[in-house]
Amino acid sequence: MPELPEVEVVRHGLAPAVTGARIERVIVLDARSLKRHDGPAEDFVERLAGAHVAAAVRRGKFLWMPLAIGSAFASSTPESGAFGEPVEALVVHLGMSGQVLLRARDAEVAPLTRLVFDVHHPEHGALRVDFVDQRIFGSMAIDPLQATPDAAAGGHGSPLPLVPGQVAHIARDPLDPAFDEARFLSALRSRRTGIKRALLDQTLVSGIGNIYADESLWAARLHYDQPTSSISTRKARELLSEVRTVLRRALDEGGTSFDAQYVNVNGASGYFSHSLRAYGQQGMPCERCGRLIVREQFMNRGSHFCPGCQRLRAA
DNA sequence: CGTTGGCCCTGATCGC
DNA sequence: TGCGATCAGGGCCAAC
Repeated sequence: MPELPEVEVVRHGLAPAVTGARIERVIVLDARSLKRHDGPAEDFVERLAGAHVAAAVRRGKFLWMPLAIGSAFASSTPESGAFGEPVEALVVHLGMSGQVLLRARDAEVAPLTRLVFDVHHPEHGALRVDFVDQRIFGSMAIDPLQATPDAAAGGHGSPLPLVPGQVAHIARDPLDPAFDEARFLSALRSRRTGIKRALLDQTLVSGIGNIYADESLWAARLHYDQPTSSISTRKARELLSEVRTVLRRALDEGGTSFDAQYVNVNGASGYFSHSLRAYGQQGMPCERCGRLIVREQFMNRGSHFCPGCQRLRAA
């Protein structure tokens, strides 16, 4: 369930703790959390040991840490110039229940922890990064970096025009300065599917999951199954604007600091439920028209909407 | 090639 | 008290 805002909170909290840090040791408690990794757990562990993290970058719901190369000198940091351009990255996807927790080195390992990273930061000292994931839909991998087709930054958190191969097919998210709005609107129109399915298609626009899809559609007064081809460009622009508003509001409410991330036991979890107007609100009156919010099964997930102001319109 | 349905995965919760 | 059923859904891939 972590979507763009939750993943960004993780990235933002993680970045100051891991940028410039050296990975001293990796412990794989459950190899199923490496299902994205092309190789055995031993390969994952050996390639990370001694590596330096150059940044924490995010595109949509994907997070990655480019690995600096050329650590010939112990005093070198990725900023010192002794490092070359990264060629691979540690890729993270939280899936449904993944959390990345920053801990003290000697802190107790929480239940459901799948991966443990001992890191050493030049300023913050010895730290531990734990990957906790109940449902194991999330996973990590070491993946080669490749150039972005548009030469813009691969994601939020680094100016480098690089993106992991696993993330290359993921569209830029609506908060990315390089998000191509005209291309999105054009692609949306040519789709032959419902609007919610399109919003959830990460190859069209990334970062939106079930919760913020429902919230954005409510804000734009659109039914989840409204055919994309029947939506005017003007209406699609309005929807995109609502998507951005919803994501930004969640970001504002979930924004956290290094210290907060450090002690926050819930890590990436924690939805900003007090601001939800559709998701999980079934049976509650719509804030706009008072009709009761309905929940329907759609795409093997719940869709929450107002039957009064989110009506399916004739194409 | 665009679209769609199915599957993965497990702890918490609920009903009998 | 115990236990089976149910639920949550992002990403990927086979199939159409």
